[in-house]
Amino acid sequence: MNLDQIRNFHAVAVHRSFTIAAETLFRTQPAISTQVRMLEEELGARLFDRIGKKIYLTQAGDVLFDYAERLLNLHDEAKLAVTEVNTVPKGKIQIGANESTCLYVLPQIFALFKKKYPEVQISIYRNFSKKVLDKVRGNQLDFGIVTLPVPEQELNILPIAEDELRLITSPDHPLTLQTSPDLEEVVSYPFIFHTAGTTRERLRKHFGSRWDRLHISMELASIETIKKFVSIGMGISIVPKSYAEEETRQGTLCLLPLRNLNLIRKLGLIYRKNRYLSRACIVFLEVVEESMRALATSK
Amino acid sequence: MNLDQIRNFHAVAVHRSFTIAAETLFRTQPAISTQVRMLEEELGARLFDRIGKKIYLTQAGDVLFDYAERLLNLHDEAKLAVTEVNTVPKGKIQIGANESTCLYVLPQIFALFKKKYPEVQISIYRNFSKKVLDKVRGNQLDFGIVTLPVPEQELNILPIAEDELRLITSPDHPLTLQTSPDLEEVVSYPFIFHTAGTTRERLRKHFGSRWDRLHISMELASIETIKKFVSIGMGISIVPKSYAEEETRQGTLCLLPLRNLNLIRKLGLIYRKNRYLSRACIVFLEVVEESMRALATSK
DNA sequence: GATCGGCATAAGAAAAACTTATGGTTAGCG
DNA sequence: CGCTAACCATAAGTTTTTCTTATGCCGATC
Repeated sequence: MNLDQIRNFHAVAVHRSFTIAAETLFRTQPAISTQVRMLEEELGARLFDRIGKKIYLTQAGDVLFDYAERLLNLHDEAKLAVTEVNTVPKGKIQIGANESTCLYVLPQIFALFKKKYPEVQISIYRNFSKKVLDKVRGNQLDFGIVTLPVPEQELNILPIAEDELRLITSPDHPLTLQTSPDLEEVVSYPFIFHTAGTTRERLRKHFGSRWDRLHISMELASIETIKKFVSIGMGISIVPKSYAEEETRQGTLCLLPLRNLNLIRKLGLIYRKNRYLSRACIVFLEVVEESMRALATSK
Repeated sequence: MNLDQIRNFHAVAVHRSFTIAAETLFRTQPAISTQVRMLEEELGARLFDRIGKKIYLTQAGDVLFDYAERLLNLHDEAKLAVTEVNTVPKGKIQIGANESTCLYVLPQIFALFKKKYPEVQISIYRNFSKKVLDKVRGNQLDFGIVTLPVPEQELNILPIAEDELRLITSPDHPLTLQTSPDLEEVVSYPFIFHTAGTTRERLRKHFGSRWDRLHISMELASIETIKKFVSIGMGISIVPKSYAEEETRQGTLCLLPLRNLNLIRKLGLIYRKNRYLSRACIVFLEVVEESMRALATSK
């Protein structure tokens, strides 16, 4: 009993005729006869009374008729629903990103995206780049935004932002007297660092032997708190430039380039290769690229 | 997209493996692969992400999965429902009968039937034998109970009762002085007749030329009213014996055999030949035969 | 880096379903 | 009352579909 047989049966029942049913289904009459007979044999019940020229549904046929309509409708609905998945973007996109990205990068992109595709739900997984990377690899996330570089295997990488790392201090800090302090000078002041993360690891490498002389007064888990403590003079820190622009304008923080440190932090959007992209995912990529172009021209 | 493909897809989704799905469906793995691919092509959407060894449902696959479950369940239910129609008798039986049969024959049969098969609904169409016959021929009734004989073409006929036609009078009627009045004597008294029907036609033939001399004082549509009017002396009538036995016992009517009239009214159960009989219909026939045997032995 | 497990693909075989041809039955009509 | 047309069932043969077997490819695992 497959859908085709059910469709045949249904047509015969509706038209009360094998011949007409055959026409509507673009088959010959024997094809319909045989299929209906096979259905009857399988179910062990006659479905039609063939009395002379007239055809009547038996009790069993009557029961099946209702089910046939339900099955055919459900089938149509299923087909429609599945094909619609990839035409009108909807559903859910799962994106992983670290905290600072969530705060400074994603909002603009999401605003644009939501405006264009309000039916798509965005779910954000916030964690360090490394965790995000794992989840993208494990297919638990559709996209990840991580600090580059990243091992390329099995991943598509789309650079989306780069930011110079700069020193932040309180407005009245001694270092603000210089326009571009030296690494050597900097290490003598108490530092506030992120507890973990890619950027911290990179800085450690750049500081080299100076790292051991570094006085880390605090370790905090969030950029926002770091900035707060820096602004009240508890220490200095190094963060991506754009993360502190607002505060610099307001005068609560000071942003200084470091003379012999030219670290650029690059952010990239990553997603698995060979992965089937839903329409929602495809349009998300389009929006990301679009907002990058917008940013490039505005600069 | 037929049910088989949906079943394949569902199995793969459940086991997250083409190979295991193939085993559970007693197919080989390539068979499953091809079917799923064809489904994907038909729907224009990938259903699975094949990443390395792991398999994930895409968004479209996820949508289809729900529908697949509903479709498969509905299909199972349909199969069950149809096959059950003919195992546990239920549904409706439509029976046509004339008024007197409804009153004197059917109740006993129905009581027995309902006791055995409470799930079967009985619907009664009450009308003259001729109308009943037409409806049985036209397949609008499952069974008919009519006065025999009946043209046999296309019909199965099962005699179920026979009854002698007798004269009924009021208890104080002059005819009651005789044990078996003659037709000649009878015609001189006012008659009450049924408005129409097979029995009336047969009587007309038997009365022959006497019919014209007959004084019909009333024509009534129902046996019950006829009996009432006979009992209060408004006229005499001729009815099947068993229809007046109760009143005779109570002394409200007198039942007299007619000397030169030996009319037997036979009742028969009829149903179309070549007609598919539902289980309900089959067991109804059984019950009728059973109750006939019971009646035969009790006599 | 060799091997195993698992999916895709190709080719050939088996099964299913369709078409054409035909026969039987019924309803309609002269 | 017989003829004809309409309609369904069945048979035979062909086409289409869907299996299976064989094999290749790729990623995971040791």
